[in-house]
Amino acid sequence: MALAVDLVEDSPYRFRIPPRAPMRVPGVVFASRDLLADAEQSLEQVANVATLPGIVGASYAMPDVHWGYGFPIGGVAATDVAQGGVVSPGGVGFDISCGVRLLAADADGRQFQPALPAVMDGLDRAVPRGAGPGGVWRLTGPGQLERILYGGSRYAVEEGHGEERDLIRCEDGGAVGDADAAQVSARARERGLAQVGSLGSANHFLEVQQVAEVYDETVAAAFGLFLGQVCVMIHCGSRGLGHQICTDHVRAMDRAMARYGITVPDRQLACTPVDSPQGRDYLGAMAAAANYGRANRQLLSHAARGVFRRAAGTRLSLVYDVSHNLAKIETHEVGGRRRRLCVHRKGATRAFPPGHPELPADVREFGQPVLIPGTMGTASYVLTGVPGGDAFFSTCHGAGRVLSRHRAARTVTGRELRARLEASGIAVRPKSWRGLAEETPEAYKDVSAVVAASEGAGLCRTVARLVPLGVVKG
DNA sequence: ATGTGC
Repeated sequence: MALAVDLVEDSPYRFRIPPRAPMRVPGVVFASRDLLADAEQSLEQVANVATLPGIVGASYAMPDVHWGYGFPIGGVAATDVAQGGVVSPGGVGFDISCGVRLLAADADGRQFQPALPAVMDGLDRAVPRGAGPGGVWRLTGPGQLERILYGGSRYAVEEGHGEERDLIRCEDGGAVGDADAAQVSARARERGLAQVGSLGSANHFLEVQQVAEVYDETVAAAFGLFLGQVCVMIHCGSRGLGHQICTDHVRAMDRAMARYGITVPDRQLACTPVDSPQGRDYLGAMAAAANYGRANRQLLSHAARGVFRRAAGTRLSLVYDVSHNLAKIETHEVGGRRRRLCVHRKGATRAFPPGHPELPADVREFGQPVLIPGTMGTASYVLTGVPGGDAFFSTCHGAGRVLSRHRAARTVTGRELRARLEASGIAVRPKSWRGLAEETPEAYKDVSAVVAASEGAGLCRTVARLVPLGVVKG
């Protein structure tokens, strides 16, 4: 049953949904009026999330909010573990640990341009993508998958697929420590086995980009970025493995929920207390998928490095790797007290402020790098976290879809879109024409407006804008 | 997002 939603503008870029039973906290939506056009369904989802047991602060929505499974995409919700706070797989999403990695080349666009076609052809061959099986790693046995589930990109680097800096500049040092592979079903393992080091499809991509604008030179330099520089951005997740884990644990929680006296306004919000067998099982499986997602991005980085070295004589250094679909146990101050919270970020990026102890030492004083993938014809952004801590140090994650895949594919054919992009100087290596058409830039909100609203709401600060030179897609 | 459906 959906709740009717009132929206009160508290300040520019900040709207509030007053709590009405059974909401336990208000909804807080960071956006402009323009960005909220047609957002009614997702605002109902923000209100639904506010009913969850143990939720603290507010049910938050980022400026790229749109409708999702149970929780809106662009949603942030934290629950107090000691107060019966719940964890919900719908608050993470099907693509557990979907995230973005940015690598910076030791070359600028002018030097690099002659090598671009050969690099794109090399990436076309080296990057497994599209639906179904295929990955850069052919696993030697189930033991190796187990090591990925525990070791994440740390394991990939140990096996020679990366360098030490890759771990320093990756969220959680390349692996989360609380994975429990025993909670990853046989079916999830089977799906994951043949997809290690693959991009997937839909909005996932690998792009060669160029830094088109720098808004803060000091912070950009600390992150390893300069104007004109060539970069590689990778956006992908945990493929069929994460999807199956979500499916399995939603079912388990749906069955167990009544035992804890929990009722939710939407069955897709299935949840149990963090401190329950089902809650712990899900968080263990989710952490294993998080590690799989990092290993996935690490292996694709290594494949891209090989191509850049051979075709352009260029090195790639990791700027940062951050997930935007994850729940984390974090300590935050709420109502004057430090509390242990389960922070769900679904289509929302963690954005730790300057000085946060979990940040790598060489960027700590500048805040956490936040990576925002845009759409093919437009731009992507690098942001940084700011002091303040609203929404538990979180910000937006991307442009946000406005046209359905079906409607998008009716506006343009894949071949037309490639011709248009190539004419504007962007090389395109699609696997599927249909998949390319579904990702036409018109299908998305203006990523610049999303970033401006996020900064205007005090969630982050803009560091650099990147534009695509070449796109590799499923 | 996804062996694009339960």
